[in-house]
Amino acid sequence: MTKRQEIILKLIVDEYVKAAEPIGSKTLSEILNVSSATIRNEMGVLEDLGYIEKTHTSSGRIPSEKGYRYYIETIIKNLDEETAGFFEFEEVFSNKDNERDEIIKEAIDLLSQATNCTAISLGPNAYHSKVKKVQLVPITSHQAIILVITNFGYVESKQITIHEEIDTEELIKVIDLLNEMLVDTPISKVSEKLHYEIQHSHIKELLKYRETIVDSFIEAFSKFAQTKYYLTGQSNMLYQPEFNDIQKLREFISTIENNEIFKIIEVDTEGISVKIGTENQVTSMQDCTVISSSYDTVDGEKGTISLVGPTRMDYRRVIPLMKYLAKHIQKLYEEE
Amino acid sequence: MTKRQEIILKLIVDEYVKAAEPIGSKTLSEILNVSSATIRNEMGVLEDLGYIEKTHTSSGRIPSEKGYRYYIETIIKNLDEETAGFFEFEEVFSNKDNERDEIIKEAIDLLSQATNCTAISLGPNAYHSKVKKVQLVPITSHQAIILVITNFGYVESKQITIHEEIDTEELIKVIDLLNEMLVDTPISKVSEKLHYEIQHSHIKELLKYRETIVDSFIEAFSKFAQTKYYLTGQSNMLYQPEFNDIQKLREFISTIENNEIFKIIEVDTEGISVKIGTENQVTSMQDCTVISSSYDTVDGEKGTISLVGPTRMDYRRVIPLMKYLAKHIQKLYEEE
DNA sequence: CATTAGCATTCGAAATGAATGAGTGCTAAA
DNA sequence: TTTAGCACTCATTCATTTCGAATGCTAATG
Repeated sequence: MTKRQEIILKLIVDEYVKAAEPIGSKTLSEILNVSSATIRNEMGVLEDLGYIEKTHTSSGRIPSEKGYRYYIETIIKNLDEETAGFFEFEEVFSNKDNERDEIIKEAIDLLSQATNCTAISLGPNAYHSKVKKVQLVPITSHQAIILVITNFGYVESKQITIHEEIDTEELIKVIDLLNEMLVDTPISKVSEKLHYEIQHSHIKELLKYRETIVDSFIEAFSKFAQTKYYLTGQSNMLYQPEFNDIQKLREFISTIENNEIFKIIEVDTEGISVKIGTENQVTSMQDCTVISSSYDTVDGEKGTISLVGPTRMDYRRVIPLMKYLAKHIQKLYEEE
Repeated sequence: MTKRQEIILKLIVDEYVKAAEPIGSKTLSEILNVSSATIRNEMGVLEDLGYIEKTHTSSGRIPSEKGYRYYIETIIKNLDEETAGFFEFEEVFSNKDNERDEIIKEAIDLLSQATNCTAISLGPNAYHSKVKKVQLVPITSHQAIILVITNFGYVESKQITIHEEIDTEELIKVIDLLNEMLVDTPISKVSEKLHYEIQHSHIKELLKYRETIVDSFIEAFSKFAQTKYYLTGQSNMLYQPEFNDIQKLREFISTIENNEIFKIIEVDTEGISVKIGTENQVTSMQDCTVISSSYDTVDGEKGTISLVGPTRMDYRRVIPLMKYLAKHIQKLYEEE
């Protein structure tokens, strides 16, 4: 590809992102001060190479997936450090009063607003956290609340109903034993350990309503494994012209409501991942680009923020922004 | 309105609900064994009375809002006890293994599926519950988790960061005092009481990091006041023909995403409430009907389930269903 | 040899118009 | 009171046309 062809490709992407309509040779000839015929010749080459395409025989050109990829990986590669102008986001991160999760939420809201895309935050699951404390709080004579708290401050609770009368004395003993047994155990090992230890200790005899309690505990623990997410800005996206097709719109909404979106998001990638169009596997999303950017949390797990939008997306602005956000969220974890 | 006019109105509603298209005189003449001209005359009267309308000069008729209201309040009034045929729902309620909230969720899912509408469950807020226990669990030397548990087993937690080193001895004292102070206090009175008692007791001197802790506690309590909701079936609704208009579809999704839907839902009404079209105030919802059905929980608060769909809705089936569901959810509370 | 002017050509979008048919209101007869 | 009959209205559909923006190609130009 010649230098000029690269410039033309860049212009086609930039203009198409702005206008959402195929770009013709006349438009570019005005910008580049060469005749439209020259542009047409160059466009012909770019099309043969597969970087741009026509929507019909006599239409202007739009970038192909390959074109977008070249644009991202070669043309705007060096502009990455353009982190200027993110001051609305700086404001969010500099507000020290808010809790970490609250800050992330605000940043994601702002992200979706600023890009007119759907934004998603996938928190790290607490799978590798360790048990800090387990507790059982009686509510009525037959009901109690199970509480599990991890070393990172996550809390899960589960209500249990016991058919016999609750014996408070006994309960205290049980909880003391459970704490002794489970504190500092990684969440992922709890179920195993719980079963093993109970078989091999005197708790077995002690514990009248063992079955119920152990099962409920395991259920409470399993809630930690469910990754928490926050999704916002569905409605922003609806106004993008690519969703004028009502069928596409419906499919998109369904995909989100059925949580199929999570099949696409790249978790655990180092840095940033950009999936353009058919590069992602869910068919209803093959006109979309999904950008995921991961950050490390203190416990070795990764969290991810993602952005879903039409392939016609302002990559030049969005990619640095996604990197910027992941970096700052990671900082939030490091500060603690 | 004569008996026959009532029959014709009923048929128009029933047929229109099925077909989603204006009903002409020919259709009805075949059902009623009178000539189409007769039907036309009767339709003329019904239109003058405001019960039905035309979409254009030579179209068939569709029910007006007034027509739907008459249909609901007079024509199908007596069919209310048609609770037969809800056996999928019976199954959900008879599963005794599930927790209450889980059952409600399943019922709501099924409701939205069975009606192709959006269904919402608005749980009772815990405003009138009482504090069962408050607790503070240290996580690191500077961080702790605040826990609040109510007499109905609701749990809220909040992470706090304290700038000084945490003094465990002191913390235990503080928590004992707070428990003494707050146990059995209704959530709604906590904030007031907390401020008052601290002013008038020796805890004031005791508590080094009073500000932080008290503020965080109040924040944790305030979370109880936020009503919990569950919303499902947005995507079901998209396939209703009234949402072929893309503009309406967008407005609908926006309204839901921005939580404006909750402006419409009738909470605290006794029994069932049906708001048809312009009877509700949010403009983007004026082609929709919102049905809300409330139930009493044990602590005197009300919960509500709601159904949002096009005004062309199978009221004959949906209204008894909504009553049935509220009744059975109420039972779940009574059993405890 | 790269560039450009010129021209026939293609195709989508919007406008036009005719045919169709479902439905209506009204009138006069049964 | 009911019904047959008829003129009329209007949405829908489809083919046809027009318009304009773009293209590819060719031949002339610097």
